[in-house]
Amino acid sequence: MATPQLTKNQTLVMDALSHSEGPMSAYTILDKLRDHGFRAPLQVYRALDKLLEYGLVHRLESLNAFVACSCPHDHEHDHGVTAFTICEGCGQVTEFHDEAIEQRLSALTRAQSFKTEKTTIEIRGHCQSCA
Amino acid sequence: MATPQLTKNQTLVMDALSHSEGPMSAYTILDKLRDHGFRAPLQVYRALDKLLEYGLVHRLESLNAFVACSCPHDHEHDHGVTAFTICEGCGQVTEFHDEAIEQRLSALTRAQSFKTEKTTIEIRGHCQSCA
DNA sequence: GCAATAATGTAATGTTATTACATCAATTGC
DNA sequence: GCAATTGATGTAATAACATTACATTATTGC
Repeated sequence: MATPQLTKNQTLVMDALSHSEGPMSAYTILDKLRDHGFRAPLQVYRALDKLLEYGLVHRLESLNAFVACSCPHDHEHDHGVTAFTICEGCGQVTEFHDEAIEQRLSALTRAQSFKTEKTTIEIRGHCQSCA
Repeated sequence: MATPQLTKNQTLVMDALSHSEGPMSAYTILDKLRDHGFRAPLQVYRALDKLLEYGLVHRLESLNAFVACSCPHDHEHDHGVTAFTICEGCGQVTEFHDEAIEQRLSALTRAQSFKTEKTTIEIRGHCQSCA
């Protein structure tokens, strides 16, 4: 998916997430953007939907929150499975990719003829500093 | 964790989940148990907390829903990482465990000195019948 | 029995996400 | 140009999921 030019709202949400230390909930984003004219949750959710579609943002299911993708390269191509470690102490989220896990999951789903559309891997715990 | 005798509410929630085809949200469980005297969400959430703690129930983060553990054996010991395939078509959830993935994740987290407390692996897609 | 602990009941509230509907802007086809 | 379509936006209301606070009842250990 080639990323099209972002709209005004999408840019605002993307910037908010990019400049944030950690993940943000949709409502936290909303609050950050009130000064920029945001009034309702839907403005955030609509922007997030697109950003997720473009692969610029990830949703953390276990937090009901969102983070900017940390991949440095462009988002023209799919990165396969994305996994996260999430520190309960400081909230730090680290994104990583692993070919071995990807292949193993692929083999397991193929064995049950399951057609994968989206894979969620989230590891909650404590980072080195917070252990 | 040795599973203690379940209380009345825990038993009701456990039975509701065990007899269900697929995952249920806390509020769906609440509705099912109104006839048995349940009036408020907290009654469900409290029971679920214990059942999760005992390992009798799993929470599906990407659905905000709960399923009975499908492991046949007793729950005296930890089963390590639990993963799920979740069919978007029929709602069927299949639980599985894989030593290889577990070890790979363990190696990756160890490399960043991350102390894992809970691992979520959920694969959304379509099962063979619904593909 | 009595104190301590665990479980329960109830109400209120907080948080996350969606539906419905109206308006506005950009693009396309003619 | 201009109607028609499409995509983005604005706003309100509501639905869905989860927790806090506080009172009461049941169970357990002594």
